[in-house]
Amino acid sequence: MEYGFGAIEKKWHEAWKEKKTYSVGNYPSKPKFYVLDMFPYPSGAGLHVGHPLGYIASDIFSRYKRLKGFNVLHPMGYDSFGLPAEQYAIEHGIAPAISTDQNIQNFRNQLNKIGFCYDWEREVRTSNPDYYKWTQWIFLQLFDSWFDRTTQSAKRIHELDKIFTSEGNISRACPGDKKLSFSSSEWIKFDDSTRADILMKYRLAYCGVGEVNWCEALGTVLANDEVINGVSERGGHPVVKKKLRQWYLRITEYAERLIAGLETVEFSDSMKDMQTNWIGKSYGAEMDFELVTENAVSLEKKLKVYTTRPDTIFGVDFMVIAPEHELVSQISTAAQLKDVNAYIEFVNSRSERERMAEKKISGVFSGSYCKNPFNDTLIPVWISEYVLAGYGTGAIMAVPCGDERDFKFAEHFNIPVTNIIGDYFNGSEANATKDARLENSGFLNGMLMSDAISIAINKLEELGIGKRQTNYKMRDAAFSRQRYWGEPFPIVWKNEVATSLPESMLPVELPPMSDLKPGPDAQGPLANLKDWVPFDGGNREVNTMPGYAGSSWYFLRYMDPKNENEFCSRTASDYWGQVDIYIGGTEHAVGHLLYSRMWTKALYDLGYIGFDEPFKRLVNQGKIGGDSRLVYRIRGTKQFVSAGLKDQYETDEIHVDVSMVDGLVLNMDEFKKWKPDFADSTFITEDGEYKCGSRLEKMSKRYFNVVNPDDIVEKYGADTFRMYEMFLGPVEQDKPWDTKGIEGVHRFIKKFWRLFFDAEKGSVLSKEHASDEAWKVFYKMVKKVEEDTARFSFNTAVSGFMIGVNELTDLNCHSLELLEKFLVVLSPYAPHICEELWSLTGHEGSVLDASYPTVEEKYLVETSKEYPLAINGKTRTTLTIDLNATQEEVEKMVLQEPVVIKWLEGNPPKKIIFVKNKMINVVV
RNA sequence: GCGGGUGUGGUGAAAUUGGUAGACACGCCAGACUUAGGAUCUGGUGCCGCAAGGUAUGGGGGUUCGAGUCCCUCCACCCGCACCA
Repeated sequence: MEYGFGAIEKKWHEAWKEKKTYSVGNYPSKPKFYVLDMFPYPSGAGLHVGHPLGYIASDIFSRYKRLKGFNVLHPMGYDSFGLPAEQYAIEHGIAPAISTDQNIQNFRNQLNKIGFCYDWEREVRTSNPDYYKWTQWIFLQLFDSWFDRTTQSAKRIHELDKIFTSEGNISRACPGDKKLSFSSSEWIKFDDSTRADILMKYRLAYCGVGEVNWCEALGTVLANDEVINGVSERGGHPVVKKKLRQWYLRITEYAERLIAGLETVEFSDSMKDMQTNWIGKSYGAEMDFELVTENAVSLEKKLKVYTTRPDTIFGVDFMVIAPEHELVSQISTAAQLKDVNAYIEFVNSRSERERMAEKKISGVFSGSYCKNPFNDTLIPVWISEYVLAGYGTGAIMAVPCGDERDFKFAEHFNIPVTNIIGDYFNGSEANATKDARLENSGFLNGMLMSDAISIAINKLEELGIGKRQTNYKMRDAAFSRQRYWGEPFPIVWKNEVATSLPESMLPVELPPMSDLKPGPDAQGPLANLKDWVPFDGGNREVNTMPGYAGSSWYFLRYMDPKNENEFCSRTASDYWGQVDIYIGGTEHAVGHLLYSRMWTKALYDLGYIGFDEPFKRLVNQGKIGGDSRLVYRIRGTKQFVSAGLKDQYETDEIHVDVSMVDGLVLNMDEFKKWKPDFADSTFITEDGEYKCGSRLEKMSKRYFNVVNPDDIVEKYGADTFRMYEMFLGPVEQDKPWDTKGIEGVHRFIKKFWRLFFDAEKGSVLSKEHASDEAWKVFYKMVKKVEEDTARFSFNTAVSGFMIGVNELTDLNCHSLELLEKFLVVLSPYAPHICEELWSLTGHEGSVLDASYPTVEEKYLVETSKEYPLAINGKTRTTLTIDLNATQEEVEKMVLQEPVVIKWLEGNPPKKIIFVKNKMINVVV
């Protein structure tokens, strides 16, 4: 009986489907375990061998956990809304719903060939109305909520109404408008639309005005990465900033909890750092400076700055405000006005990209001054784009001796620099130290800077001119897109007031459209639907939600995917709880992962779920790179020269499809057939072979180095493919794909098969007990494999299996008793062959329902060990010694060793170090 | 610039707590069986050396009986962020 993987795998795919082997019930008495893959966007290109890496790892882990007695949830679905489908529709006239369905079908076929244990009955698709009904519903819960800073949690908006009625917003600073302040009597007198406007400034999902990249020529809004150097990526048309009504999520209110929550989850350090940096918390002070004329006459205005270094207050040599700052027009003096206006015009002419790309020092003096409250020095106020309007107060106090940018600015405009840090400042470079003792610093003189920070803030607060302030870099990201292929908002505008639709009207289905051209005034395509937009006495919101809407909560839907009454029942989410292991790439570090964490926290605050972090542990799989093949054409000819000889000619390199190359050897006939251009190619070979050059790069169609898993599965079978992907190296690590290496894993699988069946003799299984030696080999293997699987070290587990099979083969072990246990242990890695052998050895049901063998330690007990014997730390020989041997016995044996005698050269050893179970070292 | 990570044979890699560096594979070399081999099996394979031996985990230094592993320092590459006051 030969190992015919093709038939075996097909047979089991059907059997698993038919018997619902992977169907997962919600409430058995077993402990739960939730293993989740980041669901894919179903792109038209399909899968390459890099994609399934994480899926295979999670599949192995899921199967392992199931064998260990857990009820394992391991679902898969599709993040099926998104721009590519819409773009495809515009270019090819195929509706996004249709192309998306086709792509999903293709993905599903590819995934199924690899033999994953997904419970497909729980599949979700974010573009399916049954699903996005609940995306819309959760959006409405966020719309109906505000963030109570005193309790750090989301609350219902009607509670805010109650608070305003009784005390105004005195104790509830407005996150959307810091200056907003009203009393209870004012609140009561406000008309409905004013109240609605104010509440909007508190909502967790809110509508505001934001800038988008508007491209007149394309008639559409572009994403940031579609704009390059101020022009559109496609076509190179000019792009301008345009103010548009946009929806936002108030994620900034959750900044503190998003940071704190990181302490409770197992993410990699780099992942935690990326999120922490993105949130960008900083501690400092806000302080007010009085604005004055050059003659120190008060302008009766204050300039508010934010600084993390209030200890440097005596080193302030100038102020800088952002060009967008509201004071710009008020404090520019007549003499400076012309220069200021010219500068503002210059700034406005540049896109954000240009601004960031070329960091030229630019700025203009406003003509006004600030008074240093501690020594009455006059400080000139400058305007410069190196200060950002959106961060802090949009104004800074510049301390050139301690800040590099301030120093360069001072240097550029010849502003004198005050040194407050003595020798720490060398006059040609700023020094941001906190270790210096302050000089020229009034009441702070002689203090260590790090101590002075807090003392300075206390003084500011005491004088009432400043206060302690924490800031965050993170912004509320736009939650609306001027696009078609996304979730419609369940919002109707009535008299300029956003009104939510009742739950009974959900889902707001995306109306079918054949022509996806943008609507008027930079609106999305939905604005063109004259009979859809007017609704219930108002107009529907025509924006759609962004990609991260549906992906922010999908892990909850898998728990209860068919529920028509709730997004997920509380019983289901209480049972399944957090995702125990989440596997995916790092590219979602600050997008998807932050938003899904925020949604989870909001749903928790509102009482819909019982946990406030979605993912207990996150594993980031590495990328698999492509190994490209290159041929060298002699310039101006149709002759190609083999890699080893190419230096003798002037050549151009050309990428060739890796499928035409075996190792490095090109199949010249196939190459000629590849493209008409190459039909009459000739070759300069090395010993009759044309050798290609190689290069590691991204796996991409462009380089012809894409390897399709379907082809590998076809040639070697899914079990070999799964194990080879794991064997390649640690899951977290980036690594190149090399199809050649797969042979070793394939040989292993065939060798495993031969423990059971011989091609000619048929079954070679024996009913006899396995020898102690065989059991020892087996349990040693189980121990290693289990430990490795548990710590996600799949590559070493695979090598453990190889050693096991090699050694059992050497021992000529064909004991059924032992081998059926082996099947169970191997089945997470190679489910098809194990299922087949499980059935061929007379078992009913799936090998997945067997129980994982327990290691029988009695077979592993050793009585002696082969110790490395080192002289001066260098291993010279080995010595087999009884494990109970004492130091004296060992020393005696060691001194009789010829090698030791030789090295001692007749002298006594200085020392003999014997570490039980480890090694022996003789110091001479 | 800041933060994180990685450097080990021709290649992918292993070494979980400081204890035989290179397990397990690929490739390569030699051989067996075979009409054939992209099947299977056996042996060899870090580098230098006929050997004894020497030498070797990016470079340099340190701690230790002993360092790929710990400490200091320098270098290279990869990823993320980047005027965040």
